[in-house]
Amino acid sequence: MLNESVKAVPRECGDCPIRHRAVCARCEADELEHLDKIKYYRSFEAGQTVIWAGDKMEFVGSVVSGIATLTQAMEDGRTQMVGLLLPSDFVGRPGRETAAYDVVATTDMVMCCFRRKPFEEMMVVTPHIAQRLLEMTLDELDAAREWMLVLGRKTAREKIASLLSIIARRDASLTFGKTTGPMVFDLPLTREAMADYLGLTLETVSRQISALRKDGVIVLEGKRHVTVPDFNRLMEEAGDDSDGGLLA
Amino acid sequence: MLNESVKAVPRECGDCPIRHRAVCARCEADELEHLDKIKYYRSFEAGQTVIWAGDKMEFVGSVVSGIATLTQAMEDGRTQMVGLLLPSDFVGRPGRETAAYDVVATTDMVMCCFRRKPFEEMMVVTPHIAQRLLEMTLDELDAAREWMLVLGRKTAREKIASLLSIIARRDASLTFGKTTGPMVFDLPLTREAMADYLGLTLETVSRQISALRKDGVIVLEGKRHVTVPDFNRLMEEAGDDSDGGLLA
DNA sequence: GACGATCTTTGACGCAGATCAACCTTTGCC
DNA sequence: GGCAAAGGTTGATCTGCGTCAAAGATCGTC
Repeated sequence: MLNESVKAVPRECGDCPIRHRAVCARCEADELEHLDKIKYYRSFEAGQTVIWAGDKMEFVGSVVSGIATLTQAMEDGRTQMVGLLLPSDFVGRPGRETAAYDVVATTDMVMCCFRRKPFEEMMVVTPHIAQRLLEMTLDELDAAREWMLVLGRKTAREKIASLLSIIARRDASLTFGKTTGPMVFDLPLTREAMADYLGLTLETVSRQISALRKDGVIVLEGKRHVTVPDFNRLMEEAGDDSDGGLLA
Repeated sequence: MLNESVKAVPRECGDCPIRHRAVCARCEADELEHLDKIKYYRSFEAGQTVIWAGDKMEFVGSVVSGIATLTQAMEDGRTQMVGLLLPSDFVGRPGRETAAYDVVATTDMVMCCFRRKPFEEMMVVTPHIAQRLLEMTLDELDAAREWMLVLGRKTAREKIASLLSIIARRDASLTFGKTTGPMVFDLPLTREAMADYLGLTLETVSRQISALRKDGVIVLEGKRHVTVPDFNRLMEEAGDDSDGGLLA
């Protein structure tokens, strides 16, 4: 079962699950055809490192399925996750030679890759790609700034609640519609990875999850399967106002 | 002296101090001429709020001189600075109706503003602007991620050292050349604003600055004027490797 | 079915940084 | 010159989270 995920790779952009959300979202048929010529798929197993910080970037690309993390490290070993890459998210920076962060697949993952040079050349003559990439980058910047508030000012309990609400919300946007009733999802991260995301230790993560469970904010089956009976309650615990979000 | 800064507003793009680093950096003469028609200058006094989060964004623009901050707030009053805007930095997000963050001038400041709609229209037909904005946004994203490491994993002392090294480095890039000898600059932020940037309290900021002074890492004249006798030492205190930086 | 590896939980303890409080310095205003 | 406001420093105390440690749960392998 090692290569379970490797077999089910899409071949046609038409079938692609991220066709309308990835960097290619705005492309016309002819542009897509051009992209199709320089693209190739790569599969990664859970735990596998996609790119090491400082390595030469031979390609950029989109996450098609699965989840990856962007992590920054200090020399003494402390690490901070700085991005969580979900299906349709873009990996790599056009114009940059070397990777700035470690990219690690936390689940089995499939990427749609483009060799960097041809992609950069295509970007110059294809405004639809550059426009979409700008839009995605601005969204990522907003997410990063939201996360700075979490890291800088929230308590451990609020941090956990914030992460859960983000995962829940995103999961809901994939399993789309269905805003009613309890939300149910699986945590795609280990306690350690959550700690890494939140600037905490894994022990604190574990304790706070236990506390939220004890207080009925979440229901756990096993260690990863989460049910949120009342999403507004979770939002309150996260320190976010339950009425309207920050962004449109 | 209230309006000291208001008088010295540039009028011509040719004289503009940020001409080659702002969002207009790549524009040709004719594009610049077009931009010139929709631009206007605004001055702000130190302490003045430029935009409130949630307000309608009538304009976008570039910081010409002075410094502004981007701040995010929770309902209970906790705040986190999420951006420090220096000359040439861009304010606002094309395509977004309302401001996501508070923007406050921390020094007297001049902005080169464009009404949002005409600017957005111009962006569509002027790849040079969109390209430059993408580049700038990617840089900001990198800076935000760097800051996530600071917020999530560094100690109070390391946080202060990190902020000082960032300010010192930036100041050096303006007072350009001159990599030798001690670095000298003025802190553009109050202790409170530094605390806000670093996810600390102002008391902790004050104590750590005192400690760095006592240990000879920095020399203070008054409360704002800083001399860094040995920049590598400061980098070590920041937890960054003194040899090469992370980014090219 | 015993064993090791990986992930997780829980407890005991200590410390970095928050909180609360007092006081100093500088600046502008009457 | 006196006074208030804003910014800054320093001390005493408290506490949330990190650190260290032990042990439980799950899973794959021999």
